[in-house]
Amino acid sequence: MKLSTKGEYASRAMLELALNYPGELLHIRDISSAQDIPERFLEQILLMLKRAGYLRSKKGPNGGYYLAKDPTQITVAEIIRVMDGPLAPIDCVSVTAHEYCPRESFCGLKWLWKEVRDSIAEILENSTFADLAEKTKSAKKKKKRK
Amino acid sequence: MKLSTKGEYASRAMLELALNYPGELLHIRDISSAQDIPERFLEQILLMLKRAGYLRSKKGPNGGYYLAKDPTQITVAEIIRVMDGPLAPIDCVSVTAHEYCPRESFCGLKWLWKEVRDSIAEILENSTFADLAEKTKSAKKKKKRK
DNA sequence: ATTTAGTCAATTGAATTAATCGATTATTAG
DNA sequence: CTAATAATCGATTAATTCAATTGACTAAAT
Repeated sequence: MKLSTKGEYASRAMLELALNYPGELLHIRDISSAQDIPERFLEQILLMLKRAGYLRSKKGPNGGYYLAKDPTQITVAEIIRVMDGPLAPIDCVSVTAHEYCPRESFCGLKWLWKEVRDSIAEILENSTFADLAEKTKSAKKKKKRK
Repeated sequence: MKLSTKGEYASRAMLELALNYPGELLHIRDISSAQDIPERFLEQILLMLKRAGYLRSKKGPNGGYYLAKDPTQITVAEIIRVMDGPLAPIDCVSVTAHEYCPRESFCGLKWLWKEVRDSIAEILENSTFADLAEKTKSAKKKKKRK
């Protein structure tokens, strides 16, 4: 039940951009060092997110990336789907990309995986990057006070 | 957030054995054909489950596999952990195999993945193979009546 | 003794995932 | 106009996982 590295990096990168929102553009290098993500790998990830409509970018000096919409309007579920495909642990219970299975009508496991899928989706569809950014900020404050 | 093939096959094999419980031993070949799992691959999986204490076996003619304990005492969570390791989508929120992460104290994503882990664990730890076997049996009846 | 069926370790090829590389394009500052 | 900057793109490599195969071995029943 692992999240792919790509999915993890993408969500960390989006969080970094949300922390910076609204504000100046961030370079790939900045995000890479802030979140400790291999730079050339991050490059591909940001490009995917841009193509999917979640980021915009500007080339050249003072260039960089920024969120295409308000972080209150972007959920973690969307980002994970862009990077890793459906949230469902197995395809026969995917809502967005259901695949037929011959034992579907009597499989005793299907309900279980459906339940798992639904509970994952419930959580990730109700978590926006604005929520996460706020939590991060207050956690950082707490840490500083120590 | 995918389940590995191994984890899926293992849970299907355990269900097949639970459907047959209590009763005669099942051959690898029987489980393989009933659940449509490559035989030599299944062999490895059953061996892992045996070593982890969930199955017993008997060699020779009339040999085969059977559950080491009552299916009411075996949860899906345990089986998935044997095959795939921790349920957590990322290691920093794993309960059974926590790994330290330097950004742990302020990471805005940690809570989210923890919530996901907990909800997956909640479901899988409360699903026994006896539950699944019963559901399967009633679904098969329904199908037959059609 | 022979057949049956699980046990074990090692290897292979295919597929997927993760990461790297080199070259190109757009933009800005000097 | 040109040099520097930083995103873009396609291709390649490296690592890991998945699925299957192999061959030899052990235990039990007829």
